[in-house]
Amino acid sequence: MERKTRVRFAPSPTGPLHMGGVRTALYNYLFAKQRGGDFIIRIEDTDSQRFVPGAEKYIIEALNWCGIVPDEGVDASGNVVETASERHPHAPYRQSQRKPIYRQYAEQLVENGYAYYAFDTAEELNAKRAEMEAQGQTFIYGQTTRMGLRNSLSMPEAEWKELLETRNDWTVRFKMPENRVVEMEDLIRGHVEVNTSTLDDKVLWKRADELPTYHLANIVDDHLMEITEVIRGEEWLPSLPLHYLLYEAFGWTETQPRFAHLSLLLKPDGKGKLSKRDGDRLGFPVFPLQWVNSEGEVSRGYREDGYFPEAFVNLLAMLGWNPGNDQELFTLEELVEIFSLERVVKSGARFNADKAKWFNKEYLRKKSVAELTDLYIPVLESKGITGISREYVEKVVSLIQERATFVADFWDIASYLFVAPTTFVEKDAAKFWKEENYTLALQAADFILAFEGEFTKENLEGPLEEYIRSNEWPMGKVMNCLRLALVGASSGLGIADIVTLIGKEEFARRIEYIKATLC
RNA sequence: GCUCGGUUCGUAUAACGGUUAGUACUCAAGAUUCUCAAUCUUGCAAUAGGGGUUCGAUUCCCCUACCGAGUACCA
Repeated sequence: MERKTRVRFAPSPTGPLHMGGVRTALYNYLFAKQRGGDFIIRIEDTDSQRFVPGAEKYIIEALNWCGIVPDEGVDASGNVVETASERHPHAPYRQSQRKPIYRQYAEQLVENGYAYYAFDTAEELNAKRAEMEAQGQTFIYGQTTRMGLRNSLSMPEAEWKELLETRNDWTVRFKMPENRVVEMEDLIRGHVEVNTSTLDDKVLWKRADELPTYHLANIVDDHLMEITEVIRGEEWLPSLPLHYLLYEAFGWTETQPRFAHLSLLLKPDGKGKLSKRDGDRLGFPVFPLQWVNSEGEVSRGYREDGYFPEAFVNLLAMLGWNPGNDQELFTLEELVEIFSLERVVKSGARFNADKAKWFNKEYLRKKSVAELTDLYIPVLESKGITGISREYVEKVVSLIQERATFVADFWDIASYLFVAPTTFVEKDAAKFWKEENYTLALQAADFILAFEGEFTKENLEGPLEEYIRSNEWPMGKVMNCLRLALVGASSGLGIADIVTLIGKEEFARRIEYIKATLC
């Protein structure tokens, strides 16, 4: 039976989505779209303690920005669907709203002997854990200890049945089988096997809030939502045997999804996985969008830092996956075509901020002048530059496009095309603004001012250079004196380009200014 | 500690038993230009260590080291 490909991205709304999370969502999306399948978003909000307001909205907005749009889970306005409909037969997509579903499945497991009721309180278990730890050992609620704890396996039936009625803090735990080797196939890692003796009896359902834990909710929902492949982070690999066993216990092995575990994104230096702190410390975002937490603390985002979503998606795709050839630049559509889980790398990928910038630079170069101008004009306005013709800004953009990494760089690169310099870089002035140079440069300025043809680069450049050359003046020194007057530094565009853009009058003003300031 | 993953230039990765171990980013040098940037060329730089298997191992197996994850009534 060939099933339609259905994958899901199942974030927990406990904070902003990390770039590693976006990558997981992206790989899910690419996998689904390549096979003409569905990409579903499911919100795993079964932990009421850690719920963060706004996180869910953030996650959806972030994915949207990346062009990762779900087929299910979210409606056209970006809200998580709460009631089932023809288009969303599997709704609701928030686990907190699926609460009534889970209990029966937990009870079913108990009835069939795959799970049991446990009455130990969290405090009791924490105390045990601390006690064992003090002896340098680890406490496990499992096959070797369960009979010494308070549960429906160790207690007389009458007793635990009474507790079931009178108390409301019990849990349902999975009864991990003893000494069984679970054989698993991972789409990325291949064959993995684990002996169940090393595994514990995980809590599946909690009476206190009548909510399932991840493991139960995940298996039940993936089954109910007819998920065919689960592509998720490596942190879930140790739970995979439990999940296999749960499918088995429910009798769902026929339609059990295939699993793929993605390696983690590591911090650029040192040890461990990429964290928010690394971004702050090393100066790059770890979140797709800016995030402001409840304390008002701001975490920067790729969007706000000036990254194009296409560049962000591209760089994420290349972090842990490759096409097998030397191509590095891909659109989302191309990625959908060519992506494959077989080419996902097993080892963790260390994020590199330089490479990230390189991607953006490549995308900036591909943008049209018109589009970049649209983005640049607001920047200019924020600098107090208004009343400039769009045509002028477009000319500027076309001259500096390939010199920038971000649109925000445009100002630093070319502010002198909008405002005259008022200071001169000391080092550059000391190097070039010497009397034997600037007397010549001022004569060259006079030549430019006397130039009668139309002011264009083509008209001006040749004659100006010819003039300097015919006088046997040092080209570099003369030009850099002029540049100092026009830019305030000995770096920047060609003299003819600058003069053409700012015009004869402004050129004259800047020459007068530097004469008055430095001569 | 235990369990499960992982380990190729600084970083991302290619090479699915036979290559002078390739590419990109970074860095350096040169070319070019009126400067800077861009561009082009060149260069630096890697198979964690030790055992096997094999005519031959980056590639397969084992051990060690190191890294990561998990070990919650969190996901």
